[in-house]
Amino acid sequence: MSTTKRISIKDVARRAKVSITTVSRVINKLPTVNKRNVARVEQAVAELKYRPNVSAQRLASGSNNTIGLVMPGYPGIFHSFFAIEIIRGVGHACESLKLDMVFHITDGTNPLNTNFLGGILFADIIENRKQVQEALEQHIPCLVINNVVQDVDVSYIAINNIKGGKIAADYLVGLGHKRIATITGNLKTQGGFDRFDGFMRGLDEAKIETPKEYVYRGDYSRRSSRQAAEFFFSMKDRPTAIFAQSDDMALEVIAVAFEMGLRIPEDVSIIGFDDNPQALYGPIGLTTVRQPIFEMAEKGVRILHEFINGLREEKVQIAMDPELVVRDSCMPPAA
Amino acid sequence: MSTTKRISIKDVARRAKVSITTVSRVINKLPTVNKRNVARVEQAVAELKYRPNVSAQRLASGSNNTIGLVMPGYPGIFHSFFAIEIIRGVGHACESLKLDMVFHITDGTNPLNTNFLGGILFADIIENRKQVQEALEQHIPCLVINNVVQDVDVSYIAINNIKGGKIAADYLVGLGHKRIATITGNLKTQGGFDRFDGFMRGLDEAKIETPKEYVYRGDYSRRSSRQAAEFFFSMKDRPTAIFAQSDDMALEVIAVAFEMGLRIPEDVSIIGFDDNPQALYGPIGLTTVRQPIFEMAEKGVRILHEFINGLREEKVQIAMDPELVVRDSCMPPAA
DNA sequence: CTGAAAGCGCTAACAA
DNA sequence: TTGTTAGCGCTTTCAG
Repeated sequence: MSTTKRISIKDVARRAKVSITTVSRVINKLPTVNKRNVARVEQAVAELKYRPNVSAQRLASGSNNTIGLVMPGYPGIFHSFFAIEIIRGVGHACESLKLDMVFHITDGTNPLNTNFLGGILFADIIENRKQVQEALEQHIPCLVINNVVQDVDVSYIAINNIKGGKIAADYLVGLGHKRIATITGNLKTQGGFDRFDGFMRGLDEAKIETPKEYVYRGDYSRRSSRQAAEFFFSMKDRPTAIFAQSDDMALEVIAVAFEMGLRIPEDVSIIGFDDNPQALYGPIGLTTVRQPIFEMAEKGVRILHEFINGLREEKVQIAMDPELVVRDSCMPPAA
Repeated sequence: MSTTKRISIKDVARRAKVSITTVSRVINKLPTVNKRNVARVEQAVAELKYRPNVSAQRLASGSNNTIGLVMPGYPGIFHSFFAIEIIRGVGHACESLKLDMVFHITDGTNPLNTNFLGGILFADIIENRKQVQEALEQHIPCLVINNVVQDVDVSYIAINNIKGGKIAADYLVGLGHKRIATITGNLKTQGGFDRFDGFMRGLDEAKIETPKEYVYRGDYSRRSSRQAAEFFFSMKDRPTAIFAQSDDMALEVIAVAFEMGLRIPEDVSIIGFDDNPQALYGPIGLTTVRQPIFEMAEKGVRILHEFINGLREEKVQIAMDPELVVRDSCMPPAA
């Protein structure tokens, strides 16, 4: 319903005294145009401030170099290191592949308006399996990031969070800790659940018992972490080590520890998860488990790009490994 | 270049045994269709899993209910309360107005590919004035959010940050503080600069002198705030009150204070800016200056929507007022 | 209430 | 190297 008429390819053709085809060629940088005409067209474009109508281009060419990045809209998503790294990674890859990216935050309830996209990257799927299904039914190339998908036949690239959780457990156990607590992330997310699962598996293997009170169900928020920390630190049998399933939560644990007069790592060891650079500037270097989110996102775009251009056919299933980053927030328990 | 052929309106028409016009009518919910046909078409759509091609719709109708939200891509944008509130507000308004939203993060260097948008919302403009100019030249309705724009003839809706800064200064002065320090936000942003400006104005009016060391140039990051706090707290003439120009930074100041054994507000008063709910769950209720970002974003969408639909013509210039929120982090200075 | 037909602005054969 | 022409999938007159 916008009123003003926009400049079209015809106007440019008229002004440059060439056919619209030639204008189209210049716009698409096809080599088969005489230099003089290129110059004339470019000048006309500049004078008229012409921009091609993307809808028409898409309709005519059938092709589409715009990819959608859809993210679950759970509260706090924008506070999460995860989201930022995904966006950075996707953005970076799109830039180098000359893809346009459209960002979509969803709670999974509305159908996605995605048929103007060449491909879709789902960054984690929580409540939105239906949307993936739909996209697949539309024959739009899809790739799920950060999620091992079993029930839908779609390609994915994920982090091995089970291994990540186990790394944390093994490290703490190796240091000699017996009273080990954890603050989980959102257990509805696969990452959160797997981290927890791997962690408990590690403790089990080491025959370490974990009373229920040592497991606090957080949700990645600082708030939940604070509550957990206050709870742990006021127990009679205070844990000697805590695995916070995100660095951000670990930072909050450290803050609470300071507030309550506890020393880190002397009184309690803390290990995080992410390798969030924010943790570099706290009062103490945070030992953590690094997960290659940026790399995963980048790789995801490249694979999707191959799907879109038919350079790759077969489904892809990739799991990337996290790794331990030792800094200063852990030590063996006090005798 | 995607290969598989998608279902088109023709397929639906054939299956429902009606004309494509009728299918189009059903899709667009025009009332002039016989019930039986509506049912047949809807069934065909469901069976074929048909989705209209948005590009074709746009091309044919000329209309466009997609708006772009463009945000500056400065580092840390996704850690900022500002960004989240903007997205929430815009998202909320889009939902109720049935607009699609496309999210674009930019550093201002690349021209925006925006001609498939019905209108554009610029959330703050930092390095990207050119993009606004361009959009205007394309006759795309535009609205700038969070920025008082003087040099470009465009509508805007902003927060009166000067007043906001002054509110903070006045409050601290009113409490009796003389040694008042501040940690600025990013001074390259108008908000950051104005906050600082208003604050200094408030101190000037009260004839309070502020040595250079009392002004720390931060950038909204926790890191910069930590450095500032450590600096302030180790001065011989430690300030008795600090204005941190975002709640997030204020929280970091409080964390550092605890680490260094200082009490809040007994030893030092802290006032923030934003009214970030995150600040509700710290060790102490944060006194702050609230700015109605969510409301601003929502209102912005509504105005843009009116522009797009020709319901409003004249340029708009709105400044919204911040307000003081008193909680527990400030008190008069120790005698 | 319905359908035929004319585009929307552009790309992609096909000729020239 | 260029232009002509036929659509891409849909909306929108305009008759019926």
